[in-house]
Amino acid sequence: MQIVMNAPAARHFDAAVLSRAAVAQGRRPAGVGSVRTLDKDEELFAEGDPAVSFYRVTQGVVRTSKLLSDGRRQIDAFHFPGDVFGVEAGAEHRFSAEAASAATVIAYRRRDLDDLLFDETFSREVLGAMMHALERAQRHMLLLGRKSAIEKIATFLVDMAERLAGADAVELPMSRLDIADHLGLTIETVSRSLTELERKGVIDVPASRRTIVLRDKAALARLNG
Amino acid sequence: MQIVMNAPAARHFDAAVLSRAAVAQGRRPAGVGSVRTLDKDEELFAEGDPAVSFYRVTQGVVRTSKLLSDGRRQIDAFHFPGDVFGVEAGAEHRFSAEAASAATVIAYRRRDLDDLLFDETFSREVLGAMMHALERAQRHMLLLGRKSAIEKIATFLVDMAERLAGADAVELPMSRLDIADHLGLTIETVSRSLTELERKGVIDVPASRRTIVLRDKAALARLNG
DNA sequence: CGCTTCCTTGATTTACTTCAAAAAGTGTGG
DNA sequence: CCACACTTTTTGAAGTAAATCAAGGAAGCG
Repeated sequence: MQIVMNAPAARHFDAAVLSRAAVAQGRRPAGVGSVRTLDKDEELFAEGDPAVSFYRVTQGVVRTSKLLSDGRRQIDAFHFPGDVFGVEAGAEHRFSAEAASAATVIAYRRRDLDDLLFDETFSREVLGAMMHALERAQRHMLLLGRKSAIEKIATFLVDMAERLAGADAVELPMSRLDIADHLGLTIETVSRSLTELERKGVIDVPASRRTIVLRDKAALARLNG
Repeated sequence: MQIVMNAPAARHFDAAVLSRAAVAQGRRPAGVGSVRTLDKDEELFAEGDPAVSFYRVTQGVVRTSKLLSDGRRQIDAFHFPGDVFGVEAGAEHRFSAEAASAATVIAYRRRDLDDLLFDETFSREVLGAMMHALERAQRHMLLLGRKSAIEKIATFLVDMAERLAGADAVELPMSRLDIADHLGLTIETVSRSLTELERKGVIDVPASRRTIVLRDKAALARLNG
């Protein structure tokens, strides 16, 4: 993988490496980066790897997670096109990152914390990404610590609907296992909760089981706890 | 409460408002701030309040938390002397802050995200605090989502021992209810887990019940999951 | 198609909660 | 300093949400 240094002298950017999503949103990356394509479940980096780069998703979904010694997993976030992840204060990545679906990312060479602070070229977007990650983490702690299974699923669906900008149908790009490991549940409970919401008429889960039709968003919002 | 603006022209700092702890640790604040003393359970700010200031603890412990509509609470973090909290990207605080014990904080006037990015006077310490908060939040999600009650308590005790720098006895400054709401448990389960750890000989809980003696740190670490 | 993977459903178990009460600790005023 | 009231913590018994164990069905794929 080739990493292009984002030297101050090279503060233009190469349109070729920009995602359509980023362009569409009027965003620019923190510098010039290298494209990396990932198959489903392919690992981008592991917990403890040296944090050489940070990343922006351009296609597909990337999950970041932590493992317990016996294999229990917590997915702290799913990253969609436009999202920046993998920014670290220290020398190492504190979680692993894998493609939750086939995905493409752009890698940007990381800078030191000192550079981040005093280098004007450091994009507000990266700091924004960090604050956004913190905000989401704090909301997610409330979910993990205090919500019931149904409330977790309802919150998750509303969240996905917002992020995927789907009118009233969400095409979930990740497996039930990924959802379970994100919400602190088992796949069985995820499945049963979805069935229960369907029985109540709040959602509809057609054949493929990957698409969720949000029948009653108000009811879903009420179930958020 | 008086807030002193941290204008670039006033980049000295007033020793009078520095905590002994901060001085002892060779730290300096991000600027000049105003001291605020809090009684136990006194509120510093509520979720949704305009984020006028951010804070540094100088004495005691401050808890930051979020509530669900029916009152269920998740304490996302306890802040000890030296810790900075309440830094926000947006206009509002996203959680409330109260004193978990009698406490003193210094309030610093917040800046806008843009200022944070391009103002050289923005302390690396504040960015450091943010990254630290994110790191802790990510570890805490793993705890909330995937650890058992005993593992949660063991992790919490090891954590407190590190942060309070107590050799092998931790004087817990917060109530069982606070601990429960931090770990996603009930007070009864917290109490039972402590009793269980005591029965196993891993800890000792003398009379006052606020001090925990860590008898077997290795065993505790093993119980972290 | 047939094979594999993913998802759902059912039966049972269990970790944790809830409800209830006792015990211990802390504070206050006489 | 003690008695009384209040708060916090512990302990016990019963209930329950979600996990685990175990098949069965569907969907996707070569």
